[in-house]
Amino acid sequence: MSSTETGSLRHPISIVERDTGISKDTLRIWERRYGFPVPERNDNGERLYPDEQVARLITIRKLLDHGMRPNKVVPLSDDELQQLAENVLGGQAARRIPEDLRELLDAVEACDLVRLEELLHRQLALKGLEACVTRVISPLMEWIGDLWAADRMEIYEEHLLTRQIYRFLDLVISRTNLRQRSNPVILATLPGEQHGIGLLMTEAILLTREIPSLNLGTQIPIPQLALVAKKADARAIGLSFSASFPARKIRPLLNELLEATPESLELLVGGAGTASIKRVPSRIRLVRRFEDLWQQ
Amino acid sequence: MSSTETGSLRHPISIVERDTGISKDTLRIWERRYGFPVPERNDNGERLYPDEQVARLITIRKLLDHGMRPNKVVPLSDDELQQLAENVLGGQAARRIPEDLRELLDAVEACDLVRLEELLHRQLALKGLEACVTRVISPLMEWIGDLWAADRMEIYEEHLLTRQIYRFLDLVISRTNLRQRSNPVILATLPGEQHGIGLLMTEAILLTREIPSLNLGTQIPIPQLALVAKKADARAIGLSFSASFPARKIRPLLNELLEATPESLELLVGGAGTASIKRVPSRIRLVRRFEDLWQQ
DNA sequence: AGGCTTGCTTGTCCAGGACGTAAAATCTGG
DNA sequence: CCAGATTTTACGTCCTGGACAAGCAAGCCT
Repeated sequence: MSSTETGSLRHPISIVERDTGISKDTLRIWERRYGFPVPERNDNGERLYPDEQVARLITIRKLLDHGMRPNKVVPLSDDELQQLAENVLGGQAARRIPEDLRELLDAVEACDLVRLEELLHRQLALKGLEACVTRVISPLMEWIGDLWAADRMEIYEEHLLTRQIYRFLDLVISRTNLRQRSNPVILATLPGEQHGIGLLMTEAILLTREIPSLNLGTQIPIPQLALVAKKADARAIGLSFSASFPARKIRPLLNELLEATPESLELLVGGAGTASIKRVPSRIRLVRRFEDLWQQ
Repeated sequence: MSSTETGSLRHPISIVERDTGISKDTLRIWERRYGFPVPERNDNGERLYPDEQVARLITIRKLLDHGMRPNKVVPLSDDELQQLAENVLGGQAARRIPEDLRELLDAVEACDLVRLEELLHRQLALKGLEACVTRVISPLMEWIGDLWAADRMEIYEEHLLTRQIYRFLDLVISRTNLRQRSNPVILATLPGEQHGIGLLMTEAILLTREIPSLNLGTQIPIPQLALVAKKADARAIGLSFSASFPARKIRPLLNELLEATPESLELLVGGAGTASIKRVPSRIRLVRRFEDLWQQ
């Protein structure tokens, strides 16, 4: 990491696109407009981004996910950006957390998977499934996201923790299987959205309401979704968008889905990525909190 | 689907890229070189691909995944392509399958998740974990892939079945937890590879050998992998590539990882995507069958 | 304050040229 | 006739620089 070797420290644009989630087109146009990033070039004139610029791009990406605008962020100096990132991103993870989650958070910060599992099972026994999801798992996921945004957690730790929570929920759900399987709520994420934990939380909540659901998982093509909704005679389709999903792309995706499904079918849309959405057509219901998932 | 409405049947290039996995650059250059696809244009000169062309592109993509070359496939007439697809893709799923998997395959074809779970548990009891993975789950996954390629299964069905198998393995693994946690094999897929089932199968096999493993899941950035390998004092890193992963991208990724990790660390590389790989450097071991994962 | 218009911001798209890598085809020696 | 080395072709990715539509902010009016 602190090596001064010149060989492995520069990356072609496709790698940077992959690692930052910022498209090649966007990288090139930021360079033109804001003067950052300014990569080196190889003999063939192709861009080679140094590690530091990639790290900066990742920070920028996190700030954009928190609602900042590119022209306020991309042209900043290193110091200014660092400052801003600490204010915006560091502040989130510092907000107050109920005392009864103390132990869980410690397990999360220490990335102790075995202990995490134990504590989750205890919380389930204490609070029941609904409160366990709304008061424990949901805040926990937010907390993990904040820790990652504030650079206080490695990505792989986030993966491990998320997987453990996922496994826990999956187990609980498969244990509590409903008899009835008709008229389910179809749960899925749309193409581009990789995070399925919101679906699993929703599945759990629906279970407590004795509403059957069918969780298709992540990245389901829209025509497939329409097909399943028809075949299973779905009562609704539930979608989840995480904070890192580009907000601007949500609307067109929803429109695509509205066109592909019958008028009578309602869309339930939730997740951190939907926070900035204001008005929606009547067929779409924004689910701001899991508690709102009470009927129909 | 059979609507003659003109509104919803044409898609911009970004959607086609997403739904076919073929990049914008490639779509444009195929148009230039092979005369397909030839999308319509909107008022602004932007490409609009009709549904039929998207469907053709998906077929082409499947053929490319089976080793065909673009210039033999892209310029074909509709009839010729259809013919070829039936020969190449349909033939796969027709090959002979052991009689004791008959019931399982029926459950798969009927997409009966509950029955699938039952049968998997029975197979586990009959054959033990290792044979259950190598003789049941692994062929089953191949079978599912073939059915999908031959258009005899919808994507959502593939998702549901895979998830059920995933859940089964996850459960078995978490039940059979090893005491020892030191010097694990780190398991992960690299960025771009979304299929983690191979990792889970490997995890199960390693469990039978009493080799501890740490499954990080899918799409782990290479520096993160290097970091974990160091922190956990890994004995090796295990990677999995599915058939749909672009073969040409595997080599550079592996080189990136070789450079990021110490000389002494071996890389175990497996999965259907590695079938076409011939020679590899000595630090890399190709794992063609799970049985080969016996030591070190 | 709420709703409208106006202007700027931002990402995506286009054309068409160029090049490096990897596969296929050809050549060469046993 | 086969194995290995070499040339040729195929293929995807990258480049520049221009354009435009949709979204957002700010100011204006009621």
